[in-house]
Amino acid sequence: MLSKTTEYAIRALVYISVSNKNGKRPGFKEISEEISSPEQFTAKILQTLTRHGLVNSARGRGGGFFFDEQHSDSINLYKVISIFEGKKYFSRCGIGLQGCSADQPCPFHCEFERIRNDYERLVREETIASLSEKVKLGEAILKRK
Amino acid sequence: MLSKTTEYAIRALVYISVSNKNGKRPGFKEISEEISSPEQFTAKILQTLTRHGLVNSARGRGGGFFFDEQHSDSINLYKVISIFEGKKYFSRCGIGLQGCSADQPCPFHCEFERIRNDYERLVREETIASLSEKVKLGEAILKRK
DNA sequence: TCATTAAAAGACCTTTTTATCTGTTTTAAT
DNA sequence: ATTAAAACAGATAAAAAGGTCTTTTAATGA
Repeated sequence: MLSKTTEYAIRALVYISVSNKNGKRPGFKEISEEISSPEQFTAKILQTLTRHGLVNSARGRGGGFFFDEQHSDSINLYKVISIFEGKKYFSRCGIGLQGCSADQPCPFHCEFERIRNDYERLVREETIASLSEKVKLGEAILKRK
Repeated sequence: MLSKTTEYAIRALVYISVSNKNGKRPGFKEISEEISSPEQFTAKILQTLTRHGLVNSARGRGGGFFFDEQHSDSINLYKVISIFEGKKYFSRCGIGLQGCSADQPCPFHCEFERIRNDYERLVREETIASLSEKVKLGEAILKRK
């Protein structure tokens, strides 16, 4: 399971992407409003994302967050998750055994690895752009009304 | 991902099952030693498990933890996880949208649900007994040497 | 130029999770 | 009865996660 930080990050990026497609650059207040996340905490998460170059920001009037030239289709969820959870997230043991491996497996190793790999494959496929497309088409939402 | 509490709980139960098969009733000190978990914290987790009836304990000299008559094959990981993470663990949205459902899905809903259901199926199949069997056969370990 | 706007940065606070410590009660063997 | 082993309970401490607030910096338009 993901931390709230990562979840907010994904929803925020998707919202930015949708908003950009409508020709706008949302600020953190609008973003947090539209994805139901705490304002200041969201701002902090966005800072981290810009520092890592996943999204751009512009200061001053008319500023806000944005992707340059549909860069959002090259950002998959794997990238976002890695930033906040660390790469080890995708190699962790299912019952917390340190150094669990094919060599010295915990009794849950094989079975869990299959699921974890499925998950990794999925988050590598899904991009901010692919998710935002669904929202734009009205097939999905980012906030419960 | 599971909390450490849940991970320790699973490893502890598996160890108790293995130990029981060898005709013994381990105490919390032995258990925490054999699964590399903090002693007192493990004791507390074991208390919770006995309170929920997943395992039995005997006080006094010669006491310790045990399953009655191979009851351990009726305890699946789903039960253990539910106790510590709550049932909602298996219906949670992949990106934290409150009330995410087929009706009002987040853009990640479908894809994530598949993985989550696979995981649920797996933890319902796997039991303390099935895991401990592997350890007993030497196919798996609970502690890194 | 200057007031306004908005993000960046960092200090700070709160809650939850993880872990430890201390002590009490129960029980069984001797 | 005594003693030792072990469960059980509660308080506390440390660390991590989650969240807020204030100050600084930069861009913009009037």
